[in-house]
Amino acid sequence: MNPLYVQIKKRITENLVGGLWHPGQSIPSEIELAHSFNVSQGTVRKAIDELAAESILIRRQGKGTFVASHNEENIQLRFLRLTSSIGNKEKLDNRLISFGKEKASNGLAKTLKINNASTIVSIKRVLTFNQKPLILDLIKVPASSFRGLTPEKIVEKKGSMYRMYESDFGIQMLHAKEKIKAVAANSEVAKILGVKVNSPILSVERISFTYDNSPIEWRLGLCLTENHHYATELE
Amino acid sequence: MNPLYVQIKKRITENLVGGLWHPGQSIPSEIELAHSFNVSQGTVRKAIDELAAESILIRRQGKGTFVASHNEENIQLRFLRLTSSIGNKEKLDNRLISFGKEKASNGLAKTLKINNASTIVSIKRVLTFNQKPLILDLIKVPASSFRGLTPEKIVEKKGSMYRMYESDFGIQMLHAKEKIKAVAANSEVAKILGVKVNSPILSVERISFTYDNSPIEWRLGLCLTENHHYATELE
DNA sequence: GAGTGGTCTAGACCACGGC
DNA sequence: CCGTGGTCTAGACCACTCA
Repeated sequence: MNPLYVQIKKRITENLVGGLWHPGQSIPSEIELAHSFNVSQGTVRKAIDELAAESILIRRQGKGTFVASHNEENIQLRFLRLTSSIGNKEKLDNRLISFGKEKASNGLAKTLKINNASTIVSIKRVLTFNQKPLILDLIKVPASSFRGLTPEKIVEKKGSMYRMYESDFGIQMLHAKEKIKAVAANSEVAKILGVKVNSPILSVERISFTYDNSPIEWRLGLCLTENHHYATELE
Repeated sequence: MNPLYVQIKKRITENLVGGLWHPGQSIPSEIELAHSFNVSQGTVRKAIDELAAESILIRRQGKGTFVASHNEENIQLRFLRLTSSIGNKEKLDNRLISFGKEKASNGLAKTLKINNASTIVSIKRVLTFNQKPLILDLIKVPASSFRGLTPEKIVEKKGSMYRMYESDFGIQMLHAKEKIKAVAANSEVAKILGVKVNSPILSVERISFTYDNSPIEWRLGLCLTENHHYATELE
C-alpha cells in the first residue's frame, strides 16, 4: 500500500484532471482538505508540498493554494529557455507559416501514444524578437484532442500555444523533455530564418506532457543562437 | 530571524564545508543531530529534506544519511547531459591536449570571482566515446584553489574532473549553470574533432559552483551531436 | 533486535494578506 | 480581525538494513 500522502496526492490530482478545480483558481484550504479526506493537516501538507515542487500547485502564504496556469500575469512562456545573451528585454511576435492536417508517422504515433496513422494537426510558425526571426517551430498535436483548433486561435494568443491549449481546450502542459542538437540550416530553414544555408542552428526537440505523463505535443524548435542562448541549470 | 530549520541547514552545511563530514560517509542520525542542535527531530528532518533535494545529502532508509560524492560506484559524470541518440552503452576516454597556466581575463576573473589577472590553470582535452572524438573541453580553474594540479592527475582519473577535485583537493561541485549555443567549427576545432570546418557544433558553456554558490570552474564544451544529444527536462 | 530513515498525528504558535 | 499557509514540537508506529 502506498503512503497516505501519496494517495491524497493522487486524489488531488484526480480533482485537477476532472476539472473540479481550474487553473488560476484556489483549491480548498489545507484544513478543509484534511477534513474531507479524513487525514491530518500534516498529511495534506506533504501531498501539496510535492505538487508544489512539481509546479502543479502554487502556494501563497496568507492567500491559499492555487492551480498553476500558463495564463499567469507575470510568467508567460514558462517553457521558453532561450534568452538574450546581451540581456535586453525584447518584444515577442508570432507569424504562422502553415497549418494543416496529416497522418501521423509510426514514430510520431509512438511518441504521442496514439494509433498509427491517426490524424494530427501540423503547425509551422516563426517567433520573432524585435522584428527579427529567431525560432522556427514545427508543432504536431493529435487532432482528436484539439478539435476546433484553427489558425485564427494561434494568431490570437500571440505565441503562447500552452495558454491556448489551457483556455480553449482544457489541456495543461505540466512538464517536457527536450533533446538538443546543433544542426546545419537547410535551404528552407535558412530562408525563413534569414541566414545562410549551412549556418549552425540549435535544434530543440520537445515532447510535452500533461497529467499522468500523457504526451500531448511534439515540437521541433530551430533557434538562432548568435545573440541568444539556451539556459539551464544542473544539480 | 530565519526559520529554525534554515539555521539547522546552515549549520549542517558549515560542517560539510569545514570538512567535519566527508563525501561518501554518513552523518549522525536525525535523532543525534536533533539532540546536539537542541531541536526536534522534525526540524532536523526538514533541513535534511532540503539538502537532499539539492543532492548535497543522500538519504538511505535503514542505513543513514550520506554526504553526496562524485566517487559513487554507480553514478559517474553526474553533470554530463550528453547521451547517445541510438542508446548503446559506450566507453569513455580522455585525451589531454594541453595544460598550462595563464592570467585570467577580466571577464573570467569576474565570473570566477577572483582578482583581475590572477593565475588560472587552463586545460584542453578531448573526450572520446568508442575511440571517436566527441567533446572538446576547455577548462579554466583558479590556480590558487588547485595548487599541485598536474597533467598526470587529470589522466589518472580518466575523465571525471570532479572526482579529482573532490578526492585530491577537497572541493565539491554541487551545481552548475549552462548556456548552450550552436556554433560553426573553426579550423582548430574541426581538426581535433575530426569534422569539416564550419560543421555545426553544440557549444556548452558551464560555470560550476561549490558550497555557498562560490564559482570554482569555467568550462566550454564543444560537442558533436550527429549521433548524440543534450537531454534535459522542463518543469 | 537494534538502529536508521519514513509516515502520520494533534496541537500550538507565527507570518502574511485582505477585509 | 480572521483565515491562509509556514514552522515547530512530541510522540507513535512502520519499513528497511544489517549483524
